[in-house]
Amino acid sequence: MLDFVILGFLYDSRLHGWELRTRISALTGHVRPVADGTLYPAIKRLVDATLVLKNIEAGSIAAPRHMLELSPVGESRLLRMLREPEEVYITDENHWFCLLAFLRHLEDPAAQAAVLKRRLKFLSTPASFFYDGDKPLSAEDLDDPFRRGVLEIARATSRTELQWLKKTIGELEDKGGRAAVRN
Amino acid sequence: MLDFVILGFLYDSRLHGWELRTRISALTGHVRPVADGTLYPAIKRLVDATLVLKNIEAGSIAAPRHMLELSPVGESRLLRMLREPEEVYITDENHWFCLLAFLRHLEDPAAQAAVLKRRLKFLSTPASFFYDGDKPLSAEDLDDPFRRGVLEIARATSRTELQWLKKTIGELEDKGGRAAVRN
DNA sequence: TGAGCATACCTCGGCGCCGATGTATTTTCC
DNA sequence: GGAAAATACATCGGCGCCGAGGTATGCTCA
Repeated sequence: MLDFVILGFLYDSRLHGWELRTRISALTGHVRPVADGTLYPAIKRLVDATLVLKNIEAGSIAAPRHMLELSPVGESRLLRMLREPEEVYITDENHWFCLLAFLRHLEDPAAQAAVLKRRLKFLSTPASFFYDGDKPLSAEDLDDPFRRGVLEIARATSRTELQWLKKTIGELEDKGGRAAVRN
Repeated sequence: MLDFVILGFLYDSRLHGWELRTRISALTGHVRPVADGTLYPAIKRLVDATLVLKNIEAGSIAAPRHMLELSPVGESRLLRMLREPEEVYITDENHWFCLLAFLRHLEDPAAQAAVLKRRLKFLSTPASFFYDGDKPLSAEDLDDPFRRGVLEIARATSRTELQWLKKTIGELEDKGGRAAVRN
């Protein structure tokens, strides 16, 4: 996921590692902080893979800064990851939020809508956290107040998100439709 | 997290690895499936650390099953992890839901309430996913519909969970109070 | 009877994450 | 003028995760 987020931020603007660290911390850091020892090797991998270009500039505040920039290869990689995200980006909320944070970089409204539809489909398939054999248990079936909480919270989130998904997919399809008419 | 979940399920009943796998898949599998190559080494580590006891029984359906059982050491480890969970169990929703799934094993309502209060405090400190410099951006500040979605959904979840937390903490404190009066 | 499937367990290599540690520069403040 | 803090980058060892592959058992059904 780190790779994806780095590419996402670099799509917007050239950044040095430290600034990248700040932005990633803002996006995912309250959940799980990013360690230096994770970020710099990740950058190095991306540079070695020529997805990211690096050139050194004099530091304005402290040590010389290594400015990072998305290469054309990196750009197309990012766009592919946005257009055809791996399953975990659809199912895991942390991944999903990162995906949403950069989905605007996909210019085509239809492609954006397609991604939202995958999430919609995932959220629509009934699933519980707890089962009695094969039977999914709902909040009412449980004595445990904490497990009931899990289900209540998950259900509320799911409801909100489904609403948002349907609304936004609608808007995107309107936009796509109008664009098609214009052509 | 896997270690924690294994201990949690074994607190309830003796299980063999396969059954454990089924339950873990139900709890966290729709988000991120558990691979065999992750589960069995994890069990092995726990057995080596004498947190879990293993003894082989004839398989009722297929191959001989390795029945797993929580040792007294494993039990106290689990209870400590519940009573004083690491920060990531408070901040990351996936971890937090796992914690909630087993929080009932902590018998003391005051200790349960203390854990919920940590989550309450975390959710109460304002945080955004996106910043303009130091200023956290709210949904209204954003043009990007997807980023706005992230904030809307996160906010709705947060609201629901805060309500549930307050309600449940109240109930636990009532219970604790009545128990204290009885003594 | 034997092919195929579900059950059940295990190992290994590759790779990524993380904490600890190190280095260097510049700003701040006493 | 010097200590401390913030900025900025990097490496390394340990360890956990994961996919791929392997072994074995027992049930089902043709």
